[in-house]
Parts: sequence; C-alpha cells; structure tokens
Amino acid sequence: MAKRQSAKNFGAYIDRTIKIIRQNYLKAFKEINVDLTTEQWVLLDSLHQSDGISQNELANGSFKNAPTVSRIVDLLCKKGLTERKRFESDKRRYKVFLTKKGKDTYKKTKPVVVKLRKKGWKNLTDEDYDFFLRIMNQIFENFEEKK
Amino acid sequence: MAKRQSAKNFGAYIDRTIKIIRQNYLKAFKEINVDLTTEQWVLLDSLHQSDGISQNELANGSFKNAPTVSRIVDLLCKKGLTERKRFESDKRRYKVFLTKKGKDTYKKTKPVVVKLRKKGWKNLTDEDYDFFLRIMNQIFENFEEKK
DNA sequence: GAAATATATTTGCCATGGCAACTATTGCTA
DNA sequence: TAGCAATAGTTGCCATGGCAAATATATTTC
Repeated sequence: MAKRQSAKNFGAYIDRTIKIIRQNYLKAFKEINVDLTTEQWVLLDSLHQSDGISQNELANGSFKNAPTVSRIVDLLCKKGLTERKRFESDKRRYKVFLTKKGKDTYKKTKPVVVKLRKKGWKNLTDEDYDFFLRIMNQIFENFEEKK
Repeated sequence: MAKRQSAKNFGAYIDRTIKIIRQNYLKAFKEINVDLTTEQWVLLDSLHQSDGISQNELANGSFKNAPTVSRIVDLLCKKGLTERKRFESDKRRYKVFLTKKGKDTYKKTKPVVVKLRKKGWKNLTDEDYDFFLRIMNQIFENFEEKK
C-alpha cells in the first residue's frame, strides 16, 4: 500500500521504467542485427506514418526538440535509412523521407516492437491502459506551462 | 477511450512525462538560485537519508549505473556539496558525505521538491497512486531480466 | 602465498536532450 | 521596398546514461 503522504515520489518510478524500456528495445534490435536505438526507431515510425514531413513536424510528433531531431536525422541519413530534400516553396525546410533501406528496416523492426509492447503490458488490461493514460496525461498537464 | 489493441504504445507517454518533470525541477531550482539538476538532487536526497554510503549503494538506490554516479558525485564535489572519504577497511570504496553546504542546499531545495510533487499529483488521488505504482511496477517487472 | 576471481570505481566513446546562439530564408510592416 | 520579425534548421556546450575496458584493491582457490 502506498504511503498516504501528499507529496508522492512518482518521478523515480517513471524514471526507472523508461530506462528499462529503452534497454529492452536496444537489446531486441541488436538480437535481430539491426543497429538502431529506441529514439531512432521513434522517428522511423513517424516517417512510416507520414513520409516526407519536416523536421519540425517530426519533433512535435515525438516530443523531441529541434536540435535532437536534427542530430538523429543526421544519424539516420548516415545509416542510409532516410534522406532530406528541400521544400521547393520554402527553402528553410526539409522533407524527410524513408529510403528503401529505411522502409525495409522498419518492416523488420515493427514486429519486434509490437512484441515488446505486448511483453511490457503483460498482466495488465485495457482498463489499466485507460487508467494509465489518464494518470500520465494528468501529470503532464499539471506540469505544462500555463499560457 | 484508449484503442483496444494489444500492443500499447505506453513508452511515448512515459517519455514525455519524465521529460516535463525534469524540466520543472530544473526551472524550480533555478528560480531559487540553486544550480542543481534533477539527477543531482536525487543523489543529495539519498545522501540525506543515508549519509556516508558508497557510490555503489548510491547507484542501486537511485536506479543509476556506476559510471553515471561516479560522474555526478564528481560534479557535486566540485560544487562543494559532497565529499569522498575512503573506507578504511576497503580501500576500493568511498564513503560519500554531504558537506555543510550540501546539507544547506538540501534544506533549501526539499520544500521546493515537495511542492513540485504536490503540483504533479494535482487532481489525482491516493487510490490513483496505488494504481499508478501497480502499473509501473508491473511494466518494470515485465521487462526485467529473467534470472 | 601466488594466481585467479570478484568488486568498486573510473574513463572513453557515443546517443539523447536541454538551452542558447547562430545562419538562412521567409513574411510582415511601415 | 528596406528593415525587422518570425521560422526552420544547425551548432556548441554541457548533463545524463549505456556499455565496455581499464585500474586498484579484496577475496578465493589451489
């Protein structure tokens, strides 16, 4: 039973959970010989859903900031998984695309991710997920900047 | 209502939540002119509870690995908040202590952290916390290495 | 008691990410 | 239209942290 104190140390639990999730992703990719981090996969996933979006859009969709996305896209391009093309109408922006290799890598890793997600939610229910989402969103909202 | 699919993308929510928590801690410390990160505070807190423990014990208690603790303790020592003393009986180990300044800093920041924890749990109940702990611990357990 | 093992800590390399400053381009406005 | 503000992206600096290798000391084993 949780301690009945008004100041709850939820951060520590969130921290250790996200850490073990990242480690499991990394290990699972390694096991199928894919050189990809969790965060790199997140961007591949965004691109799979909306190929050709800008880095800014990638950032918004993945809760990352612009510099981080810039650097991860650099890495993905170096690995040959994505490529950048300038917008014609706005030369400040890039469209980021999955290459053939990027699409293949996504196809190869997606089932692994699905398996990881199932593994992570083992012994938990759909109702638990609703509860989980409500709590996570509430904490997030509580800390959001008041406009 | 959450999507009824067996592979639930819980990671993204955990990720964005831990990020906004860290940002709030950092900002709150800055506002009271304390130069301290969230993770540095976590170690101060451990030391406040058990002054003189080793870096290994610090690591275990904070879900950090040994290299990370080593580097954070370096920083804390540079800031004059902690000091290392060798064990007499085991010269591989250090005992890490809070200095006077470290204790003062802890006293100054603790109320701020309590306030942040309350802020983060706004509109959530004790029962929510039990639920939250159960779900977080279950996810963690699901990903833990089978011995 | 010497050699092999185990443990505590450090260091190096790299990825993520926060923040600020910078460049290039576009849009707005007086 | 000249000048300024806004936007997209990059770069630098630093902290965290994962992993592997190195160092120093302790413990075990033969």
